[in-house]
Amino acid sequence: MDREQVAAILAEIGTLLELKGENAFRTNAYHNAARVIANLSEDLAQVVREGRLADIPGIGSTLRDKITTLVSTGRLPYLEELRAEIPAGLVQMLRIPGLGPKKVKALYDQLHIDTLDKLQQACEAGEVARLRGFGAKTQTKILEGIAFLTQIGNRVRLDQAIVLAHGLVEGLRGLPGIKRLEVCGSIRRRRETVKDIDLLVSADDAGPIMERFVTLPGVVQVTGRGPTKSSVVVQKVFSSGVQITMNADLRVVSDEQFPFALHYFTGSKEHGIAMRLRAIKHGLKLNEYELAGEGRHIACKDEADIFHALGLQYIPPELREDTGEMEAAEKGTLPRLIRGDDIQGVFHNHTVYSDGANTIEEMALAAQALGHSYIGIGDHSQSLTVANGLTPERVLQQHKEIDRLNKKYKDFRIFKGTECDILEDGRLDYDDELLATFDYVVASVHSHFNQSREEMTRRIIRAIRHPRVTMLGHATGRLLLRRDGYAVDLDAVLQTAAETGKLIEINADPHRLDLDWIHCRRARSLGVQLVINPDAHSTAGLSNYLFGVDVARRGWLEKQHVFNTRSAAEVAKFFQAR
DNA sequence: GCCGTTTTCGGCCCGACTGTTTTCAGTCG
Repeated sequence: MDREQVAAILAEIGTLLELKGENAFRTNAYHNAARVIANLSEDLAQVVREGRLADIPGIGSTLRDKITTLVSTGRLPYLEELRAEIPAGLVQMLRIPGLGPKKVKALYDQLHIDTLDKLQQACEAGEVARLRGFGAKTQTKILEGIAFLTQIGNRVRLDQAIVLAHGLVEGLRGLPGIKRLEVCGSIRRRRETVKDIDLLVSADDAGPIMERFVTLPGVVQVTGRGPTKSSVVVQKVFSSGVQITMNADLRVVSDEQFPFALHYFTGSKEHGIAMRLRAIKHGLKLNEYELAGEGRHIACKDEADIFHALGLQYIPPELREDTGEMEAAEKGTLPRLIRGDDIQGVFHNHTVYSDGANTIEEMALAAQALGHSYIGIGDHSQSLTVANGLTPERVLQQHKEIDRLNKKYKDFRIFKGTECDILEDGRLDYDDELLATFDYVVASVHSHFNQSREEMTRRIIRAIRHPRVTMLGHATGRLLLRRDGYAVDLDAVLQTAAETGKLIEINADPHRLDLDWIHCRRARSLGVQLVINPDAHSTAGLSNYLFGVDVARRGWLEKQHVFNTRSAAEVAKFFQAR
């Protein structure tokens, strides 16, 4: 049983215990442990083997034993007892906005409600409103919540959330009285998926800003309205026809409070808790309005001042997950994170030769417009017929065109690449002779996703070990919120990459973002070089490389950890040496 | 359930908003 599975089970235990009415600190210990395990940047099985579990902060002797049982046997009797005791429908009911463990337990204990269907019937019959602590409004909100459940409260891809957030920002910007305006929350931390939109404004008078906010275009429901905080539901239909529905919160504070509120609402929650604990150790109190102690009030003009006042380096939002950033900031050893303008060019891009929308020349010109000094073309290989993969003859034709364009554009370099399929058994889709004609080879899995973990791992490692392979494309094949990655021992893949000096791609397509940030940190610690590729299928898609930079930053990567921060000459030299 | 240069017991981050109350519990982030 791997890291994610163990984390999911610990979180499930925490939730089941909440529904039992357990002590909140005990349930929180499980949720905290789930997070710690999910964010572990080393191999869980190895930590268990070496008896180091209890060294991890948040894991004590009880959780050590339970995790050890899970990892070694794949089962946990304690969980099975809890599942037998708590109906699964109660967990579903928790997803309704406004319903927490206490209310769900009350519904179960008093009305024997243990499914969403029964809950809906009881609301419609007016039984829920008669319970102590409930009322007519709560009953109505529950019915609305059930109706909205399929659309609201689900996570949304970062690129889509950004569009909705910017719509709200544009609607507010320019209102008189707004001093500072910022998108906070997981969008600011650049998580790959986002649950809701958090906006923060500083102004002397919140009234008119709140009024505008709840009537902005796209707002379909107002779910909260107070003097400093309002909540709405926003909806947008994308040109693809996809309709996205999200919650959005706006907080309005004074300009003096803005830095504290910005830090607070950027989160993560766990990072915020760690910061408040640190403030307490300094004899201070930190909340969303101030950093203060007895008789003193520490003025901060921006977030950096807050960190410095607590003896810390400035921690960029992407690192605020309580996964070691506090300790590093105290020691002054935070990474100098890679930036978007460090990227000099990208590989793994498609053209009209396979399934792209633009020509090689159009892609090259678009890359130049982004300030890049080179581009790599990596169209699909022959067996991927659905994507118009290139036959050997068409490869040679494409190479001639690239040679011609390289003569035409003197200060820009086009590299000849391929996104070559990794076949079922780990062989490559072109013979060695043809592979030798490319400057570089991206090897990717596009078929037989259902292989066993062992087969898939063996298959990918065999491909990485092929001398002509330069980098591994989209390491797990996941599609965010749609398809899990295939089963593969990523740690073994990363170790092979480290051993053979091969590159691992951070696929910057916002549908994929694969490798994820946790494995980026793992790759970094193993000394593996990463490469950020947009997997562009059009000129517009090229700029997606910035989403990959976000992942790299969340993965603590610096410029030197990412291959395509190198110049065209350095890249050419690397390719020739392989 | 975790944790400890005050503690092996008794703490454990903090505030806004809602709905139900008549002073507050529950939920949320």
